[in-house]
Amino acid sequence: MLNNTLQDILVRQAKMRGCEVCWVPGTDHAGIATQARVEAFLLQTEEITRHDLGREKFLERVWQWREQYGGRIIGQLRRLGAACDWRRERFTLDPGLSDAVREVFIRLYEKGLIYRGHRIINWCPKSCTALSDEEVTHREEKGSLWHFRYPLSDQSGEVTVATTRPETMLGDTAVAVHPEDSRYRHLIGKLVRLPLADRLIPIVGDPFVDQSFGSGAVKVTPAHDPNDYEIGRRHDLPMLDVMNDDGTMNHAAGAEFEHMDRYECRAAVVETMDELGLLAKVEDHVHQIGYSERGHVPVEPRLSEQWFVTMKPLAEPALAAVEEGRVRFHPERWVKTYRHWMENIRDWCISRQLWWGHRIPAYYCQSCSQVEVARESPTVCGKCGGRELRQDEDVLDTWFSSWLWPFSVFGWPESSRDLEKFYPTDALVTGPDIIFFWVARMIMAGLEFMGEIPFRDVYFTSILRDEQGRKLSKSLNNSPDPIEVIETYGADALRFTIIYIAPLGQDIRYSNEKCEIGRNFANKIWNAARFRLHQGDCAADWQSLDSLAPTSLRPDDRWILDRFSETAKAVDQALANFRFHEYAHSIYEFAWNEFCDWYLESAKAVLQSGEAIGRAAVLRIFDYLMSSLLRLLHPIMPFVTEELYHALGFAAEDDESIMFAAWPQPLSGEVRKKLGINVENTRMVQEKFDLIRALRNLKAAYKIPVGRKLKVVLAAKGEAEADFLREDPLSLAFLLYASEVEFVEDYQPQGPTGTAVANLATAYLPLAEVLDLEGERQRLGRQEEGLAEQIRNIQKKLSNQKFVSKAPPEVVRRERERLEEIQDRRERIREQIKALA
RNA sequence: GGGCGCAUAGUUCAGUCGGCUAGAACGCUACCUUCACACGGUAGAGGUCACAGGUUCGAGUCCUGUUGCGCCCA
Repeated sequence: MLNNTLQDILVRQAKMRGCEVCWVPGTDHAGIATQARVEAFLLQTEEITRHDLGREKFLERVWQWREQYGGRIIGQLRRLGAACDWRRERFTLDPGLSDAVREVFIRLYEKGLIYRGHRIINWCPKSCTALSDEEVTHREEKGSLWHFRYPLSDQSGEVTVATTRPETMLGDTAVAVHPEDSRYRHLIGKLVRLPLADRLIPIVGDPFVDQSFGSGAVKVTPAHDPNDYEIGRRHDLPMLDVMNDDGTMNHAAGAEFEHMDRYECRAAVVETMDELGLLAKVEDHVHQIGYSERGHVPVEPRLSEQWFVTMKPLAEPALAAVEEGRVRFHPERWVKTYRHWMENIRDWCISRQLWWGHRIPAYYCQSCSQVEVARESPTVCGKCGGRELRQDEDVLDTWFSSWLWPFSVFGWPESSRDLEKFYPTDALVTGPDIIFFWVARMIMAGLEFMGEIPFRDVYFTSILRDEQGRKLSKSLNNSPDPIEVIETYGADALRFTIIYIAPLGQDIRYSNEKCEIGRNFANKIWNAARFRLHQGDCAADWQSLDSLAPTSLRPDDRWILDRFSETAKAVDQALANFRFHEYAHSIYEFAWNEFCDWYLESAKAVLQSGEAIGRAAVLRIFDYLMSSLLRLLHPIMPFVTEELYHALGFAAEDDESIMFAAWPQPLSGEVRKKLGINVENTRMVQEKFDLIRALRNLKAAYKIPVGRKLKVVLAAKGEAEADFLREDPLSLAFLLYASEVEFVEDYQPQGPTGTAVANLATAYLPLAEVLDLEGERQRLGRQEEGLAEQIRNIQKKLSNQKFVSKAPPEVVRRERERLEEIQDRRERIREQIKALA
């Protein structure tokens, strides 16, 4: 959901900026996972296996499954409001995409980059298929290290070997020691009698052996361990496979162990060895176990005939594209992960012993074992003329179709206008957990088959975790159902919340309750719009401020226009740099804390006054801002903004969508100048708000209900401040909740009076009945102490010669100004304290 | 073993180029059913920025090291 919301934000913003946008929705066929689910379903409901049905019938059932459940992800996308090109929906097993897969297989085969080989691969005994290295996840586990005694065949002694997988000893074809190990050197070339199997196997010397690990001698099982396989090749050892596809032991393991599960066999081997007195010792041992990502069982390294892609030639240009910045990663640090993988890349095992997927376009001649790789099923063997050819039973890794996505969805290998127009694409948004599976491979495929990068920018999303920080996963059952969340909180709330809480490149802790953030925000916007609706029809010239008379603007109007302009700027920058949470925070801050909390309240004063000219100007500005706010918000909250855009009368026609309304721009320098919008005004208004807050605080300190209207007396700091405050007495009185505001130059309190000292002015609140003199003295005393400490800090800085000479003049000046302001405020507080004495 | 990242309020997290009197949301306290909104308003409390050094006029921010946690790769 996070991923899709991010994409939708990019898409909707681009549309509003007038770009032609194409977002192809789609899904992959998830080979292992889907097949496994259907198999489990069949077993549960009909107690049959896929073999009972046969390949064709089984595939029919998977397609039925796909019809039924394949739409779920797309359905969620729609509920979320994603602005996809729905007519372009693609699926990796669509005919066109399957053509692309076949074409790519053949091209790579003809280029010599795809080969069939006998290698150690990762075998998943649950799904009964080979896996790529990437589909194995390592987990640290407590296990044991068993030390076994292997007797020398000449009965002159024994060799102790250590292993974490005792069951594999049944497939041992050698014992290896380091050639320079003085403990064992003399044994090289001798034979040991392998217990249980009763076979003679040689002791070989190989520098790979780590003398310090275990006993320094290792058992060698070339068919069940990648390192042993290498040793086996170097010493020309037999490769003895002792397991079946499902992880049980086979005939080669010996009659005693055949049919046992590998773990059952492990226990049996240990027990028997112990009985024979050949178990030297058992140590606790912590080691990494490779698990099948889908099957959730330990993988078995196993010698097997599989298809591979030679990756090095593909990786080199793909690495360069990222290193040279032709493809940019956000956040950039993922480049390091990418580089490390690319530099250590290994061949990709692409064949899967499944039925659900793209069948490998390789055909074997039944008479001469010739392999034909072809687009169409060949009828005649090219070598011997034999007419009986059988297609490879296996299918390809799902990622072997996904890596073609950026161009296969546009019809490649056929050329098309779409392909020309939309390739290369602009942005990919995805999770960092599939950087190798998908991102890296798409870059390789793009460069190899299109001769161009597939996308310019890659944004890696945060990884969602639950409140305990655990990754969301199906097995933990801690993934919230998006539809349920949308029904409870609304799609806009979910979208906004998830972006609001997702920091750049960090994981996020999600819980459904957090959606209250987005829900409350949507509610706030909704109510601001409701307020506006009570004020009558939409202003005539809401779209532009060009013809607005500068004299009709109050300082608060200029202030909010400046804040809006800055927000529009910040939003643009945030989105241009893929800083999505900054986008959400900027707009939230503007809408809630500036527009609703201050501007709307300030506008009320004018709107309630019933003064026609003032009302018209305020409504026009209000509508300008409200419509702009809705548009800025639209990419993240499409539903509520669309609704309100129409309700408020901003859409000229019923079928005109806000999605195509113009993206708001910051105010131009010209307009700012004409309307008197500048930093000085903005600063003054903000100081006015400080003054208002100080007065409200005073009321709160005396437990006077804010709503209770009292007379307020203001003594401005100077002439300019007084003029400024007098410019808009209406909203000033309103925001102060004052019955009357009296301006004075100097105020001699008559009777008990509360005092609020701010930069712009000192506010006096005559408190005939409530004032506690001592309490007021103490309150002001505490404030004075706070200011005094600030003054000490600044003075310390300013009296430091080095600071004054080395810090930028701008910074020094600011410190001096601040010092003056604070000193002035302290002075006025002191006077009050004196007056109260 | 190698790499990447994180450590800031009770909790979850922002903090860009070193200028900070360290912010937000949730939670907490007091007051308020005021005419857009209690999914709300007003005001407030709350911090040894993990630790130890260093660079600098100035460090949450940069450098080195330590501790703890997470992820990736072997």
